[in-house]
Amino acid sequence: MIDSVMSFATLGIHPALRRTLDARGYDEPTPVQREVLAEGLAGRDLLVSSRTGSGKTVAFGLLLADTLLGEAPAFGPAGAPLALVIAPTRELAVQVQRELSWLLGDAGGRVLSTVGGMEPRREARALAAGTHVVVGTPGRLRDHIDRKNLDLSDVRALVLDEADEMLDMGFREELEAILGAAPGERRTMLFSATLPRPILELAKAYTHDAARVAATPPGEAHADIALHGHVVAQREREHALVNVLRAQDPARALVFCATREGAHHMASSLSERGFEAVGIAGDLTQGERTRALKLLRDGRARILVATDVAARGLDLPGIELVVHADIPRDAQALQHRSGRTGRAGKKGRAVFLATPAERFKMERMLKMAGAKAEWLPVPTAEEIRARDEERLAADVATLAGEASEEELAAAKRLLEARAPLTVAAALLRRERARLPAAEELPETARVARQVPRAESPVRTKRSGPMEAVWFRIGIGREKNADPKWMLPLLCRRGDVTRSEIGKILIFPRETRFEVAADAAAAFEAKARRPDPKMPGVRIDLVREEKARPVKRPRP
DNA sequence: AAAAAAT
Repeated sequence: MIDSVMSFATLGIHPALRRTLDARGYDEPTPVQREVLAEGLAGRDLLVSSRTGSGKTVAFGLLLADTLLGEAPAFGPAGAPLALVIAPTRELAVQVQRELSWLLGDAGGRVLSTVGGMEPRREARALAAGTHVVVGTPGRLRDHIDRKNLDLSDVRALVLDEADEMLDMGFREELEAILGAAPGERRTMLFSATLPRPILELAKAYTHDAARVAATPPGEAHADIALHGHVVAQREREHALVNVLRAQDPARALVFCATREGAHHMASSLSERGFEAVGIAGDLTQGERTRALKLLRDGRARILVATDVAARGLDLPGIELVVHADIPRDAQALQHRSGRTGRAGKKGRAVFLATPAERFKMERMLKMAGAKAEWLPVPTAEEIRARDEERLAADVATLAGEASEEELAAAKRLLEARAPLTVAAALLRRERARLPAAEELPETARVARQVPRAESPVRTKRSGPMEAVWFRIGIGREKNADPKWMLPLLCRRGDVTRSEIGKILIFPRETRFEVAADAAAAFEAKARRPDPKMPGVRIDLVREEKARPVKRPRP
């Protein structure tokens, strides 16, 4: 009974797709796949969140089939695309294209990708030959539209993969240009593991009467990922990473750095120490980027050191460990980066390295992500050497019985020339040289012992409804300032707490928000000051005429 | 404060 309820067969999936899924060994839909196909949602715009590695691509692939095929037995002749999928990185777009291609291929569906770094003319030829679905990155998609290689007038379904990232300021302009080229009458579907509240608000501008699907219960986003934190001294971050990698000894690992330069530096440094590591970041050529992923996928590299270019969506099989060598920039990045492991029901581990100053920021992010982490000391060189020795002793025990006549004879000759202790010590040294050396961490040991400072004093929260003043704010978009970031920034600069900010409305080009009336005057004066850290940024803050009482959000 | 995305 349960089986029939859970199977793809009862979800009303097209027979051709059901056969395809069956052949691929997909016998049960994941929760997100089941939920988006619920009857009440047919034809609706959707805002879908579901944990990393939970099968979102197949979920929207099924939705696309549903929307485009209807009752038809198969896809008709390929022409201008009927559906468009937009993703934030090239590698992800290519991965999604591959996955949709196998999913829709048996039903006659054609899926093309258009991404930066590929030959534009080849893509243009493919588009001219016709397709049913296009998957692309914003810049290249817009390029094809401008050059009339891509006609979106037949588009009936649109998917924003990693939707919160796509609605980020950095993509906004291109996204709007692309959406403007597609008919308003269409089904729009937003997918991500993370859909923070401001993004859900913003999404209203891009959807019509969208239904919200939250497929992962809060607190279960990291259910399959064991999280550990280490407090490290800033100058020993690299050494701490070495010890973590040596202690955990993952078959495959992903290491995240905050900057491109940092990622390249760390990758070459790890390689020099004898780790099989490669780096990937946005400043590499597309060929180099593809090659780095390939090295990891086919096992010639065991460690991929990356910027957040690899944080989202990529399905890299067999990643046992994710290390946040630099802490993520927000709770969303924490979830996406960690989510490169522990996929499709498998278990994974994630570790972050934080300086004492970063520790609190990290704890805030963990709380926001609904994740729990245990703080542990970084594995010491001594512990790693002890473990190496144990493993060597175990190897010696197993190998001893397997020695051949010839090997025994060679051993005898070695022992005739030198004392047994000297021989064993020399061989031990050689054995150790095969592995990257563990590092001493004197400063880390010192800072980890220090009593943590208290977080900046929290102002007492007031309760009950407040008198509030509305403000409207816009920031020159050429500065890439995101409304998501503006409020925390203004809180800091305007010296108000979050509890003094009431309702927040985010629109594509401006953000409106309320500030408690008694804090408003001081806020206005302080928030307008030019910021030496942000030279040239024009903060366009307007006080609205009407103040009105609002309910204060529950703490 | 920072990464990505067009040539």
